[in-house]
Amino acid sequence: MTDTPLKLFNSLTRAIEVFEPVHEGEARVYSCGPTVYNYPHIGNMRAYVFADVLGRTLSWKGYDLTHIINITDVGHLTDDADAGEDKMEKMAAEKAQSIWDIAKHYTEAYWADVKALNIRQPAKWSVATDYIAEMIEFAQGIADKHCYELDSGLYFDVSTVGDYGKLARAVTEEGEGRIDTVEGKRNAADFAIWRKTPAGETRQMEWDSPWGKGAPGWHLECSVMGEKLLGFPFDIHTGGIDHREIHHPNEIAQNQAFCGCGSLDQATHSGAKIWMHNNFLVERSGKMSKSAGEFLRLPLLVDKGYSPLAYRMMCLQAHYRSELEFSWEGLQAALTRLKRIVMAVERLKDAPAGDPSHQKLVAIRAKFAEAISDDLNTAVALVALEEALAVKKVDAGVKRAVIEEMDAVLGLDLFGLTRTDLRIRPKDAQITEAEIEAELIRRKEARMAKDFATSDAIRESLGEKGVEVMDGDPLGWEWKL
RNA sequence: GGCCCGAUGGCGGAGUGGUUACGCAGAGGACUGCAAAUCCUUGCACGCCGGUUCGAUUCCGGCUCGGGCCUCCA
Repeated sequence: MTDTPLKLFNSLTRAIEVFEPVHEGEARVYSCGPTVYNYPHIGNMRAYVFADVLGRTLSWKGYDLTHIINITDVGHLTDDADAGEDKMEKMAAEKAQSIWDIAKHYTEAYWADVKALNIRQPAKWSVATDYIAEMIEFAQGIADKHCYELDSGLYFDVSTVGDYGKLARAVTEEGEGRIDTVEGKRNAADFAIWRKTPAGETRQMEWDSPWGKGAPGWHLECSVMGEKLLGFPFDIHTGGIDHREIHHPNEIAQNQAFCGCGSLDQATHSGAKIWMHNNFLVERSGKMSKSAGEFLRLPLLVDKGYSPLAYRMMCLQAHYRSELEFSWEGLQAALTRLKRIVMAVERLKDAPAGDPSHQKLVAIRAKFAEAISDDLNTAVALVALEEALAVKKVDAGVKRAVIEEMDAVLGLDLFGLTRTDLRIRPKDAQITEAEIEAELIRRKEARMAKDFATSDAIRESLGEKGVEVMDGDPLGWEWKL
């Protein structure tokens, strides 16, 4: 089942490539994580569902996976790449809280979402501020050949490395000049390696460095943590598609400088062999936004009654490189699909796992393996899973083994989830569950007595309160969405 | 202004040079006192105009529309 070679789309070459590990039998993956200055919205979480499926796939293929996800708690600016406020500092000022408390609070909110989505824990969550000394060391190593100092900080000269911007496929040398550039920069695309704290100011987060008190530029942390924790070159670097244009090209430039490679003739000179980017979750009303309207956070979906795994299902139904449209109808469709799968899986739970290599399932398992191996085509893999569930006249234990194998990759927690877990639980319900149960007992008595007028009246009255009575379902009743 | 991407049935969303995606919704059936839930069956598509080809939803060009990035962003 796992013999099919794993093919992945490399953004750097814009081509599908066969995955060949740098270190025999190992897979080392670095994923750009969140900046913890605010809650993650569901669009943000798509990136981690994607990285999780990638990691699960590598494990399923038998590689010993080392996955790193970073937590950015310093260094991102609000506006201009070099002169704006620090996002973290800004939020701290608004909330009148310590910047460290802000980071802790939002990191924990992010981790809660990670857990709810059944995203596996990485080998390490690397926190940017734990690597300041290493960042300074890294910067010192490349400063002479590749950097120059201005009043505002230490800048990277992008003309000192070959193929700058190859990943972005866009040389941003010209542009319209819509952004005020920092005076003295040699190239428009030059970026800060170290941002000096302006004279007379004090920041909550600042460190001493050879270039004065200040904070690291926002690209530095990923180069440093990737190198320290995984070693150059490592196998795969992931991130949202937005990183493909600025953050990752800059990270690559730093990595080239670090390893002394002039050009990107070999992908390994970029620090990672393969660069992968997930596309956005979009909303037809506009872009997924943290400022406008309803802030689509995972807990909001839960409050409306949706299981977080329904969101994961929604992500899995689309290819990670395609934009995915978010809508409540779409989420409901995913929930219904997941519910039907879970109900079918519940019928397999009592059977001890059998041998998955049953001939009736060979073709379906091959279909699954090919789909996943084809640049993580989870949409088709999901169909294979449903087909496996629908196969007739096969021992439940065999099916169980096959489904477990598939779910190890998809991560829907099919054997942990129950029909009850997927019960819609709206926060704004008009009636308590105990009251519903009491009404249902009354209705049952009426039905026993063949008093259908009463029993139907009870059903109708519950219906008005948003409760659907389902006699043939193990749940007995359900909230209506 | 520059760079890039997309356009598939009611909605979401795969994929392919010449038979099917699939899911949700809809329709029909089974079950049910009746419903619902569940199960079975099923209708519905490939933006527009050219070109290449025996044949194009799939390849090429143009057009229209939509989106992204160029400033922090998954």
